[in-house]
Amino acid sequence: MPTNVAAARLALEGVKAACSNCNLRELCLPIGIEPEDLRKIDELVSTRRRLKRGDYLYRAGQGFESIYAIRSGFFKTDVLIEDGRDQVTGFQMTGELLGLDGISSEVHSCNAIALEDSEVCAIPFSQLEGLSRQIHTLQHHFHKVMSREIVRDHGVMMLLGTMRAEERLAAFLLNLSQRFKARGYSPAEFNLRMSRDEIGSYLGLKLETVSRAFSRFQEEGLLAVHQRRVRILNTAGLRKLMTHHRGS
Amino acid sequence: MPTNVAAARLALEGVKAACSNCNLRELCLPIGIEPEDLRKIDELVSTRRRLKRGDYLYRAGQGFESIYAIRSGFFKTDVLIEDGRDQVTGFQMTGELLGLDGISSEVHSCNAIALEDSEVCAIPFSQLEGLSRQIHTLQHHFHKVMSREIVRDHGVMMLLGTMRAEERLAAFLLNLSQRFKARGYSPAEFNLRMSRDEIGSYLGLKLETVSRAFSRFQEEGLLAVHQRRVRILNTAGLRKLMTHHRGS
DNA sequence: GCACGGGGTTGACGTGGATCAAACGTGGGG
DNA sequence: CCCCACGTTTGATCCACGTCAACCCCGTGC
Repeated sequence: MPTNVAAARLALEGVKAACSNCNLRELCLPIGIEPEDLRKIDELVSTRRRLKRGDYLYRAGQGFESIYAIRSGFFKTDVLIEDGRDQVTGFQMTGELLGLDGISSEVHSCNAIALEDSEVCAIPFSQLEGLSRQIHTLQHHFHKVMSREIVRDHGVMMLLGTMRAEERLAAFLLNLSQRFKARGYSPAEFNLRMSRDEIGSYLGLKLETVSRAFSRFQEEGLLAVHQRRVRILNTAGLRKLMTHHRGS
Repeated sequence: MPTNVAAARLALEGVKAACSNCNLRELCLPIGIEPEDLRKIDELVSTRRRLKRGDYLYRAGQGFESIYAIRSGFFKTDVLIEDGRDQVTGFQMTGELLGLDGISSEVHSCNAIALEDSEVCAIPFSQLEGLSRQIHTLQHHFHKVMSREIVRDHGVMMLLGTMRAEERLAAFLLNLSQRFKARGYSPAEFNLRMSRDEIGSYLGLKLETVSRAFSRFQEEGLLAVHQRRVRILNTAGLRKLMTHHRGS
């Protein structure tokens, strides 16, 4: 892209986000919205925010007033308890929403941290509620998004409660793969934005165990790993690992 | 209660649920609702359903059209995967909502099973969406309830991902205790509606491990257990167990 | 070039909880 | 009343993963 065009776009950012010509529309907005309604939504999503790798989008304990749609980049959310233990509760990528945890008590209950340079659209929540009273499809879409988060969490609970280490990692990689695919990237080759330690925290494992599982998958020809670069060689094999392993 | 009165009430049930004089109002509805709005809500929650112990309220795969408010009784929700493994994702008691998982895909993603004879109010979801477009406080309350479910799930993920067996059981018992207390029952003495096996499934443990943890708590004077009857003797001790145990 | 540091890998060993197995209430039915 | 079935307790053993520690790889700065 020529630099003058990039500069022109940069000047606009922070002023106008323009859902109407955002290429993520299908991911974070309902399809089939009337042009007129889309204009209203444009007004709703008025501010963007850029974050560098390592920046906090919000912290546990901070007051809640907006949810965020990820325009580009990669995030993790984590919760921590007094004694220092923490748990990564999710990884979020382009087109996904962050901040839903804050609605219940007007205060964020987890930290959201950028794992690479990222850009988000801030959506003031009270305005979202207002608009979703007018636009049925927006309301319903939002309810679906919240519900999907609940279902996703149940999947993670299943993973943490019943799966063994290699199954967990396989499930994790297949999930990532499928999400990359949905965004038009290769489902077979991608690089991880998170460390072994962060994967371990998410999966309820220690980083050494994660590392060993990676090595084992590589030995068995299921995938090729080099640092954070992953190339899936045998999707079916990974999938079989997930279900076929134990009787109990 | 005289039997003729009971019979009269029975006749009404299934026809009219009447939130306006339901003693759970503060739990499942926002406070401070206008009388006029309350009347509309009464119309919304028009059908009740009685379930016996062991009955399914809904099953994974069934079409979704209502959420349910528990009027009395006790439920569990669980998900299961092909190979036979399953995981209890939650226990729900009076005043709590069931069915939020179904919104995302119009199909229930888990089973909801009564652990004792129970009674629920069915709330047709499309009507709830319609009414929450009219009543701001109802809309906001509903969003809070969904968000609270997400936060709760994150807590369970934390539990499954980082806690050891005794911490998990302590956290579980303290959570139950606090919920009984919120409903006006004794926080110190109650009986469990679920088996050791179901507790284990929820906590990611085997029933033997749950049983041993109970025995250990009893040895240490933290509680008295007899079958499903639990009496908490040392709340502070249980709470300390939860955080103070490990460094990692 | 070399030293440094942080993430990642690998090995040896320890342990918490799973597994297997047996015995023990307790409550319901004949 | 006894018997049976099922949930629970308890013990003995096993094993997957955690822990501890050494080493490696690769990028960065001097």
